Amino acid sequence: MLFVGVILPLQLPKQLTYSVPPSLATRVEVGLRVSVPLGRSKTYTAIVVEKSDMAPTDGIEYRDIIDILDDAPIVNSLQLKLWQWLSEYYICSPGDIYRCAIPSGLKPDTLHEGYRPRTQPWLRLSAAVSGEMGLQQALTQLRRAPMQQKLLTNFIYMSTNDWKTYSSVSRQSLLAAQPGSTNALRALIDKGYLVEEMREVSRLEALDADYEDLSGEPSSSVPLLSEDQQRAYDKIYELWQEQDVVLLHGVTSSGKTEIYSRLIIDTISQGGQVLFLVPEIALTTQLMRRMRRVLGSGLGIYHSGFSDSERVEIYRKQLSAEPYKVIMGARSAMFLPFNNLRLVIVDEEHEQSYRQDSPAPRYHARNSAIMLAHLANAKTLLGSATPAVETYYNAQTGKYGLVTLDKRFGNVQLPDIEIVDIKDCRHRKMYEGSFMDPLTDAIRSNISQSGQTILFQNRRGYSHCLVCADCGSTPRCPNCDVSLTHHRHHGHEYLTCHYCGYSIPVPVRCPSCGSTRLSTSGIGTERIVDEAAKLFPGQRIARLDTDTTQRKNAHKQIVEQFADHSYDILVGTQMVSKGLDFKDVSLVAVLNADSLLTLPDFRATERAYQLLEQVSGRAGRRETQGKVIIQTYDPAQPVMQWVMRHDYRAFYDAAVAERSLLRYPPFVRMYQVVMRHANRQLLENAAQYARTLLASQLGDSVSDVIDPIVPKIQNLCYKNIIIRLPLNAGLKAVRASIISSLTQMTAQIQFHAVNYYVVVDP
DNA sequence: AGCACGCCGACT
DNA sequence: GTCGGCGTGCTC
Repeated sequence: MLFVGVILPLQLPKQLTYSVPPSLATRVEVGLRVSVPLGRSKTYTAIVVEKSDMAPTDGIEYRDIIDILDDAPIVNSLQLKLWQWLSEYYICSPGDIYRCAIPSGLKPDTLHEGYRPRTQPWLRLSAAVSGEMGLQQALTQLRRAPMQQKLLTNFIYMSTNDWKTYSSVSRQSLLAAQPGSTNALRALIDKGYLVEEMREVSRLEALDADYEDLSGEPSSSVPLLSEDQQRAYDKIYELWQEQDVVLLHGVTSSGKTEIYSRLIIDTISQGGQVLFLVPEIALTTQLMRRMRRVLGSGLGIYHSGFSDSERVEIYRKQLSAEPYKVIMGARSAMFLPFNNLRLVIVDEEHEQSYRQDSPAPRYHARNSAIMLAHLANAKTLLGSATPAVETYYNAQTGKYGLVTLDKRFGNVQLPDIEIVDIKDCRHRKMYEGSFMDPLTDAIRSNISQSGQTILFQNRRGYSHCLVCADCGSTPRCPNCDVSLTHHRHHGHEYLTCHYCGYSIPVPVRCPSCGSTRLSTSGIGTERIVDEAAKLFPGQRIARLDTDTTQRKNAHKQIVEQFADHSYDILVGTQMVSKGLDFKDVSLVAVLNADSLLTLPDFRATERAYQLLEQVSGRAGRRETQGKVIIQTYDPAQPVMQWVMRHDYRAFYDAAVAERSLLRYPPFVRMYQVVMRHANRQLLENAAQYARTLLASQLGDSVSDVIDPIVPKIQNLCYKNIIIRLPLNAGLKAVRASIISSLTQMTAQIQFHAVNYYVVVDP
């Protein structure tokens, strides 16, 4: 009897074993999908990860697999190795990885149907008229129906190929060739000249068309490199001799893309495949079009904006005899199958969006991609203008190679950065709302030169919250431990919880003391739009934040409209800082830089520096020198100085000194244990209990029980425990200690219902 | 993830 | 007396 170990798309602690009926035994193979029964009435699509002739000796009555769904494996050994590593390293079940890695269309179950190919009506000549005589006759018969005659002629024209045979033509293309001929077509079908039949069609061509480069520039095969770029390119290969991972630290506009293109072309010309990861694909259409121009149809694009069926087709293409040579995509693209992966590029490697916070698997795509490349024996290139501290540290200590590009391509000038002291301006009454006079003047002068302006405000909504002037209280969410954010939308005002979506109209009286003296506190993007509209009448203002981009394509639309100058001013959150390249933006302003530094997070300074540096990169990327204005209450803050001088090194040195002193990554290995339960006291007790267990095994690496910034979300209370271990601590042992402590906690009857998860490298 | 089993409130 | 609320346990 044959047995298989399979992974199910469920959070099961381990794989399950099934028996294979003799009828299926010859076909079963690791990497194939099988459908298996589970429980009373469910069937799931599972992946075979193990095959054995030996019956397990544990006396369990194993159930048969129901069917085998593939002729060939859909998960290769490279992927399985990566899955294994991921589930061990990130402390999650193999089922979590499987669920995330494989498009759901490939895992049908009792409730969800599998992938369905798209079908479209196609037309062919009926058998009766396919001969030459028959055709002549048909056209003669149609002489009194000129529309039909013309349509049939068109059909013949479109379907004729070299051998005087007639292939099929899609209904869509035939009707496109002769608009308004729907009725004529109906008649031709009814009269039996044409036969309509459904055909399976690929969804990929339509997808590719979205990224076609419409600039009309001729496709240049190999981009020419400047002297500096050439030097960097040569150095990358030199370092790859010794090291698997190289960091390309290149300032904004230094031309990293051209280097990427060259490396990609080199790799595919040797028959290798490339994985090119980018942070948020919605924000990088410009980059994708450039790549498409260079790589043509060899480039596959993969991201969350695609439907599941589209993803299935890309996945299937990767399994076919002609996979894409290059896959460019967001973090999930690293789960696609590759048969000859030689190069992994992670662009903007410092970006937060490479991290998946929830649901499980909670993983970092940059680090996972490095592991993928390692398992495939491929090389990795990380690129950034503002590398993550961890990455740069690895480059400094020799774990990674380092290549620096510090000249801007084509002598694009760095923007002029001005730091504006909010306190001083307010003191001297030189301000209007959130706009200090120097900013207002700069915007006015920019307007007079028809330049575009980007205003960055790191908070959405109208104001942060409502405050009662009498009792000082603030309306809070009943489900979450946060104050409600004040929004103003099309005239009505309401208070919303950004965590659970709870929403109420703005109260007239303070809910706690009944006072009518309610004021607002803290400023969001909506209010900035209002203020800007008053200060700069006649200017067209757009807003880019999570509220305005919820609709599909809304983001793309706003960005494109701003790019073609349908707006003069763009107000937005983080979103405006990423990957956009607007040629007419000559002024970028950060309305309140201090809000970036207030988070109690060891990465706050790093994020603030990266964000300000990236924001500055948005200004004047072409001929003219751009201007950046940063408003702050504290101009003396080191971050402001680093940004002003574009001094990454000074930032890095300070960050490393601080992290070394306070024991943060890259000097320790960090784990965050998150525990949650509805009852705060019970949770507190459970967390204390777990902490004691953890500390007994891991000593003073274990923090106290910590309240997170938002201690309650959707009626669940949260507690954290942070573990910071020396880098040489054995991974396996640490993992085992954490799991055993938490299992032991859950084994206590009163803590049984306490839910937990572990975030590795938070 | 389901879908069972199991122990306490408002109904015939 | 039960019907059913959803809390928690197991699924090869």
